[in-house]
Amino acid sequence: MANSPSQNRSRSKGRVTLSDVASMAGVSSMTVSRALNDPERVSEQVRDRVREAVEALGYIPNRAARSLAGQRSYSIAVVIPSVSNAVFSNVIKGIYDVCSARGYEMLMGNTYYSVQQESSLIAKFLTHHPDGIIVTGLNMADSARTLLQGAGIPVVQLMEVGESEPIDLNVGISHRDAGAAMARYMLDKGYRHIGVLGAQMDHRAQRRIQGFIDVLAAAGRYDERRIVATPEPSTVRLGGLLLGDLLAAAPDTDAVFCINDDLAYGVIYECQRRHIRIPQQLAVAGFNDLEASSCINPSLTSVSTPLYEMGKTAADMLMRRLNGEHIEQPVVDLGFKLQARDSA
Amino acid sequence: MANSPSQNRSRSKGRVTLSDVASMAGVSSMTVSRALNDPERVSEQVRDRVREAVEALGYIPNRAARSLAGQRSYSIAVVIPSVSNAVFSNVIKGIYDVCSARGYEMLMGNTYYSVQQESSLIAKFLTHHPDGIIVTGLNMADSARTLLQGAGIPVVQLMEVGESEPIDLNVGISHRDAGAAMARYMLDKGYRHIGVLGAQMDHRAQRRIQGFIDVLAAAGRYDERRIVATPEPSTVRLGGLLLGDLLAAAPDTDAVFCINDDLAYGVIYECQRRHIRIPQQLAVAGFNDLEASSCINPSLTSVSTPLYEMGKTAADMLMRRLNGEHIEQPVVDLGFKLQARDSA
DNA sequence: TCCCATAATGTTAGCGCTAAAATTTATATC
DNA sequence: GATATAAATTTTAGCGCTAACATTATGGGA
Repeated sequence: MANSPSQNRSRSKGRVTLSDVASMAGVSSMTVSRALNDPERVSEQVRDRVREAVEALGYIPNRAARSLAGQRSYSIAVVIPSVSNAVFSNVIKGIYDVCSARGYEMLMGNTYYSVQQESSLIAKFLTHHPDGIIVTGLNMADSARTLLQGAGIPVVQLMEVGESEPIDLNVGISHRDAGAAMARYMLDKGYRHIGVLGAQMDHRAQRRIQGFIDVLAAAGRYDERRIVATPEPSTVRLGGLLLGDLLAAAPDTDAVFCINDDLAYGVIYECQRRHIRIPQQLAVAGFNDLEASSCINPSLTSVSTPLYEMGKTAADMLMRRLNGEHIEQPVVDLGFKLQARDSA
Repeated sequence: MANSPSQNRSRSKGRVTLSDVASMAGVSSMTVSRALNDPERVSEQVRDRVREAVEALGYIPNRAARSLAGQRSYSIAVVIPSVSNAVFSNVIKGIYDVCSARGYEMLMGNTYYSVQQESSLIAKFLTHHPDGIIVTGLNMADSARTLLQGAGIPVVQLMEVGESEPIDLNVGISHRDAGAAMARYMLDKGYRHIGVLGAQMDHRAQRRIQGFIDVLAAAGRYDERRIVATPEPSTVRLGGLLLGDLLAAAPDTDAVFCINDDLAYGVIYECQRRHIRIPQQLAVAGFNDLEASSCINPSLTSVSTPLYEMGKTAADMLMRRLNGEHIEQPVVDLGFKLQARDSA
C-alpha cells in the first residue's frame, strides 16, 4: 500500500506515470523517456530494466503531456468531403498506411461537401496543433485559406492539380484534362450526340464536366439539353433517374458520360430495364474506375484515377517535409488512365 | 515590440496563449478559460472583451494542454476493420455525426481484419487516453480485452450482439439469427440445393454462415460441397469466381446465399455472362442491403442492416455514459430486416 | 447597520511529459 | 596517470491549460 501511486487528493486520476516507472527502474524519468522514444541513446541494461518496469506497472504513455512538452502532436489532420464515399476511402487508406507506419495519428473529418463546414473543421483541427494537414481540393473559403497559411504547418491539397496556386503542397490529377480526354475518346469512336450526367457537383466534378464540354464545343457537338446535373448526392439509383431526364429531353442521345461510376452503374441498370443496348444504342462511360466497373455487364469504360497513390503520395510528402527534407516538386500530377471497355 | 509574445529563449513556439488573451482583455487567464468553455459563468461584458481579444490575436486553444490539465481528452477512439468498406463507412458516419455534434474528436484506426493489429491499435489509442472507445465485434485477443477492461473508460462493442458477454456496452444485430432467417426464407421459397459463398470471413460473417447452415442442417438440406469460402478480401470480381467454384463442385445448386452484397453483385454479373436466369435457374441473396441492391437487375434479395443507426446508437450510449447517466440497457439489438426482392 | 448567500473573478498549484543544460561516468589519446 | 572527448544520465524548468480553493463584489433580509 505504501507504493500505490497517488493516494493523495491531487488532480491525478492515479494513472501510472513516467516517474512511477522511473523509480521502479531506479533511474530518472528523463532516462525512461529516452529509453522509450530514443532507445539508442540509453544503455542496454537500463533499457531492459525500464522495459520490465513498464510491463510490471502497465504503463501507458500520455500523449497529451508529450505533445505539450514536446511542442508537437504527432498527428496529422485530414479533411475530406465524406468517408462514406468509395473514392475517399481509397485515398484515406493511402494516407493511413503511411501515417501509421511513421507513428503518426490521423484526425479525420468530413465536410459533407460544404465549404463552411470545411472552414469550421479546419479551425477545430488546428486546436490539436497537428504537425501537418491534408485537405481536399484547391478551392476553399478565404477564411480557411487564411487559417492554413497562418498555421505554420505543412499543408497538402489533395485530389486535383492545375486549377489554381496551391497554399503549399499539392497532389492530384487534372480533372479538366480527364474530362477532355473522355470527350475526345467518345468523338473518336464516332458518337455525335453526347450527354453528360452529374451529381454532387463538387469542384472536381465541375472541372471534369467543363473539360468534357470544352472539347465537345470545339468539335461543334455541344448541346445544352444534354447536360443533366443535380447537386444531390450521387447514388446508383440517381444514375437511372438522370438517364430518364436526359432521354426525355434529348431522345436521340447516343452516348453519355457519367461524372462517376456509381451514376454509370445506375445508367446501365436502367438501360437493361428499358432494353436499350449498350453500346449499340447508347454508349456509357464513368469516372474513377471502381472495382466493380470491370465486372459489370457490359464492362464499363471509365477513367482510372490513382486514389490510393494520391493519399500515399500526399502523406509521404508531408512526412518528408516534417523530417525537414526539401521538396523539390511541391505540385505532383499523378495522371489518369482512360480505361476503354465494352460500354463505350 | 514590447507586447509581442515570447521573445525569450523558452521552448514555446511563440504561439498565442490564454494568458496573451487574458492580458489583452485585462482579466486573468482562468476567466478567459471560463469565457471560452463555460460562458454562462462569466459576465457579458467580460465575455465580449475576451471574444475581441481572441479574434484580434488569432488565438487557437491548445487541446494537449487542455487534456493534460483537465484529465480528459474530449476524444473517442474507433477501431474498425477497414474504412474502405461501404459497411463501415456507414457506421462511421453514424458515430461521426453524434461525436462532432458533442464536440468530441474521433480517432479512427483500421485493424484490416487482424486481431493482432486490433490489439496494437487499441494499445496505441489508449495513449491518447480517449474518453471512450468503440471497437468492432465481440471477439478479440485476450490482451486487448485486458487493456480495455483496465482502461477505466466506457467501451462499446459494435456490430454484433448475443455471441458472448460484452466488456461494457454492446450494440449490433445477431448475425446468426440473420443467417438463419435467410435460410428459412430460401427453404420456404422451395429451394432445396442451397449454396453459401463467403469471403473475408470475419467473426460476423462466420456467424451468418453458421446460422444459415444450422437451419439447412435442421431441414436435412446441408451439403458441405456447397459451402465455398475464402479468407480473401471480398470484391465484386471474387463473387463471380466463387460462383464458378460452387457450380463446378455442385452444378445442381438452385440458390446461393452470399455473405455480403458485393459478392452477390459479382454472382449476378457472372450469371448474366453464363446466361443463367435469376431466380428461375439460380436464386441469389446478399447481405447488408447496400444502396445499389435495389437497382441491380434483377433486384437483390438481401438482409437490411441498420448500419448508420448502429454507429449513432453506439456513440449516443457513450455520450450518455460520459455525462454520468445510467444506461439501463447496456446491450442493444437493433435487429435486421429481410428485404425480399426479385433475385430470390 | 450587519450578516450571509450568491455571483464573478483571481490565485495557486500541478497535469505528465521533454528540451536544454549540467553533471557524472566511460573511453580514448598521449 | 593526466587530459581531452564522448557517452550516459540527471537536474531544472517549463509546455498551456484547468481544478480547487480563495477572494472580492453584489444584493437582499433581519
